[in-house]
Amino acid sequence: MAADLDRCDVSCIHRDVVEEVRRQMVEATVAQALAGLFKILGDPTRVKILFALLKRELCVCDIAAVIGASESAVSHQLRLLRTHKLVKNRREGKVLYYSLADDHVEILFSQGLDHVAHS
Amino acid sequence: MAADLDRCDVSCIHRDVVEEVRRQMVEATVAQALAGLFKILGDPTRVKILFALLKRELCVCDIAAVIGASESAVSHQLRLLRTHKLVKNRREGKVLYYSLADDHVEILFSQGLDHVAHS
DNA sequence: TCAACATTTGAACACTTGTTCATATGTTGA
DNA sequence: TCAACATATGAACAAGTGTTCAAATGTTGA
Repeated sequence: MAADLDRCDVSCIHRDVVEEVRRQMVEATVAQALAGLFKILGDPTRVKILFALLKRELCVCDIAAVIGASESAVSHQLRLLRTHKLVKNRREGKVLYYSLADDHVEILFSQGLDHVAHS
Repeated sequence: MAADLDRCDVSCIHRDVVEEVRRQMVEATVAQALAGLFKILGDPTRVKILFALLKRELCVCDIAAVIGASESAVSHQLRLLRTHKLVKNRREGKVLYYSLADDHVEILFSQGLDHVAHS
């Protein structure tokens, strides 16, 4: 057992600590998924879109007008947001109304704002 | 007043709604800052680092060993995390021990995990 | 069926980002 | 003072990202 730790003989450090923390570490796929979510939230255009949708349901054209971006750009970003289950849409005639998919965004934003305010 | 809304005459949409939401919109700089924070959290390596530090204080070398990355790569990322006040460090001889700067990361991660779990 | 409209899609481009490698700090014990 | 070590830094490169422009859907009222 524990035969796969042959490396790292030379340099530093606290073998036992590394072992312990490594055991408690989250799976790589989970870290990947979490980073994937934050990456989506890590763009000003998308943040503005979500902020707008935090206030109320909006169609693509309105979103574009509110945040000052082209409708194409907004549409591209909405697809990403939809893929990551951050927004959902509903059709009414030719118009697609977008809204937040759940309340995670609100909590994430409030925490995030709290952080940037105190830094 | 309201003289800067000359554009967008042609296309769609709900002028009043756009006006209303635009008034409630967050400043562009705030959206930028928030996106900046999430961008930092939007990388698997940095997520792993923060996950490790969630467990306990660690030195650069240990972090590298735990997450399986080079010490240089970890150092580069730690600088980013430090710049954004997500981690802090303390020196003990040659060794620099890093830890989380506050508890925002924990809450953000738990909300983020909750989202990816239900999507 | 058709024209008008809201939205989507694809390709292309400039731009950003994370890693690697080599080198530079800064600290320690001798 | 020096060598050994932990970490930081800079340049450079491949890979990823967001926007734009042009064209394609899909829906409606006439």
